[in-house]
Amino acid sequence: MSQSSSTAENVLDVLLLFDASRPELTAEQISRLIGAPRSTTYRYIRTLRDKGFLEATAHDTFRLGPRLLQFARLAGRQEDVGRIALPFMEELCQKTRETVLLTRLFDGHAVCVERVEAPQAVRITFERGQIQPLHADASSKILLAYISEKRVEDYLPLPLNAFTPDTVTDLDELKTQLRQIRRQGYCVSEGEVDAGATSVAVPIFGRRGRLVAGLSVAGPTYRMDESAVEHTLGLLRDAAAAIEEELASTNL
Amino acid sequence: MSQSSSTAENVLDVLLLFDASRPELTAEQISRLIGAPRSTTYRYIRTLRDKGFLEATAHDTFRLGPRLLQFARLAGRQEDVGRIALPFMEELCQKTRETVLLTRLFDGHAVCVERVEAPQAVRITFERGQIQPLHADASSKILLAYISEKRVEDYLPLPLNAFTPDTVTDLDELKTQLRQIRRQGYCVSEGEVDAGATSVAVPIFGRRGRLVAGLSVAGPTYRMDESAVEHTLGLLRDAAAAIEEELASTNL
DNA sequence: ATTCCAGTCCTAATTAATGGGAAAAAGGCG
DNA sequence: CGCCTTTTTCCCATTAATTAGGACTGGAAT
Repeated sequence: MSQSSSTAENVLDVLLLFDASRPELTAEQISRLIGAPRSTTYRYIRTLRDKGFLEATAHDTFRLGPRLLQFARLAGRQEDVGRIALPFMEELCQKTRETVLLTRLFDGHAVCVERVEAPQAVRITFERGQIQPLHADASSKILLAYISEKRVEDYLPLPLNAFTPDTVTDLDELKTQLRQIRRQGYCVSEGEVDAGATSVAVPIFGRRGRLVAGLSVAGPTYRMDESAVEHTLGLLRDAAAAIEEELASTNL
Repeated sequence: MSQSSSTAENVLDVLLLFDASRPELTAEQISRLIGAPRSTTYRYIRTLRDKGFLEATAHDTFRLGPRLLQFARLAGRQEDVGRIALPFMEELCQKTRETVLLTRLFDGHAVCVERVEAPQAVRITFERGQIQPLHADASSKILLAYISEKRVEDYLPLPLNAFTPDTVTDLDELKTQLRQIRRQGYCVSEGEVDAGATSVAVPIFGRRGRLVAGLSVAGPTYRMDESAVEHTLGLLRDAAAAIEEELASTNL
C-alpha cells in the first residue's frame, strides 16, 4: 500500500477520481480520496487547473477541464485500428443502417474506440470513450472470449451484475458462451445491457493472432431478425478481414 | 523559463506535447522537448503508461492512451452549458437540418464543447474537442468579439493565418468586424475556414454578462441563402435565450 | 559477431515536495 | 453591514522523494 506515491502518480490519480458517477468533487473529497493533506491537494488542483485539466465549477467543486476534450479527439483517432477501421465502419453503417462500434479492452472494461451511428431515429447510441462491463453485450464478450480462460475472472467484477433479465450472471455459463464464441468466431447478443437491443460482433486480430479490437453492429431487436443478423454477420466478417489485412501491412 | 519545474507539471506537460501534428513521439523527443534527462523521462512515461494516459506503439514511439478516451466523454458532458444546451441544439438541428455547434474559449482557441451533426449527407462535420483558431468562422469570432478589445491580440496567433482567400488576416479589419458583431449581437461568416461553408453564431451569456459560450449553425453555403440565414438566426436567438434562462436558474 | 538503440535499474546528493497551521478571500446569514 | 463559516492560498522548516549520471539488459539490424 503505497500511501505516499510519487507526485506524478498522485496528480494523475486526482484525474482518475472523476467518472460518470462523480463528475464533480470538492477539494475536501479529493483530499480524502487520494489521502493527501489539504494543502498538498490544493497544490495539485492548482497545477491541474493551470494546465486546463481541471476547472472550478460554481459550487466549490471541481470537474474535468476543457483540455481533456482535446485529448479526446487525438487519443482515439490516432489508434492504428481506429484510424484504419473507420472507413470500413462507415461502409458497414451505410449497408446495415445500424450503429457500428469498434471496442477495445482496457482496464477491465470494453472501451468504445470508434463508432458510427445509424442514420435512423431509433438507433443504438454510443460515444467514443464510453465504457461497458465485459460480461454483457456482444461487443464486450467478443473481447473477453479471446483472453485465456484462466484470466477471465481477473477481468470481471464478480459477482456479475445484471442489467436486464437477460444478462448472464453465472460465471460458468458465461465461460461456456465464451468457448462457443471462440468456436464460431462471432457473437450475437440480445438485450443483455439494454432490453430491446441486439448486437453482432466479430474479433479483429493483429500480429501473432493477438486480439486488438472487436467490431460490432448494434440495432433495435425488432429490426434485427434472423436474416438481418445473418446478413450483418457476413458484412462484419468481410470488414474485419479487410481491416486485418490493412493492419498487417501498415503496422508492420 | 522555469528550468526546475515540478514533477506534477512535467508529467502533464508530457501529455501536452501531443497534438494533431505530433500524434506520436519517441522517448528521445519527449526528453528533449520537456528538457529532462532520459532516465527521468522514462520514469514519467512509465507512470503515464501504467495509468493508461500513454501507450506504446509498434515503432518505439508513444501516443496518447485509452484512458483519455474516457475522460473525453465526461469533460464536455459535465459542462453546465453543454449539458443544458444539448436538447436545444438537437431541436435547432431538427429545424435547420444543419450542424449545430457549441464553442467555448480555451487556451487561445475555440473548442467545440458539444455538437449535433446535420442529418444530411453533405454537411459540416465537427467533433467534440475539435479546436479552431479564433480569427476565422462565426463560431470563433463570436467568442473573440466579447473579449475586451485590448486583449484581443493576446489571444491571436499573429500574423493571422489565411485558410481560404476569405479569411480575414488584417488585425484592424478583424477588430472592425468584432465591433460590428457586438453591435448586432450575432455573426455570419462565409468560407473563412472551409470554402463553401457558411456559419451563423450568437453569444450565450452567463451571470454578470460574462460570455460563456458561442452557439452556431453551420452548413454548406449553397443551402445557406439569405433567407435561410435569416431563419436560422431567429432560431439561434430563441435557443440562446432559452439556454441563458436555464443557465441562470441552474447555475445560481 | 558486433553495433546500435530502446528501455530499465541503481545510487548518492540534493532538490523540490510535503504538511501543519496561519491568514486571507469568499460567501452566508442574521 | 458586520460576523461567522468555509474555501483557498500562503508560508517555511523538515525530510522524503526526485533527480540525473551512467551502467546494464535485451532485441533488432547490419
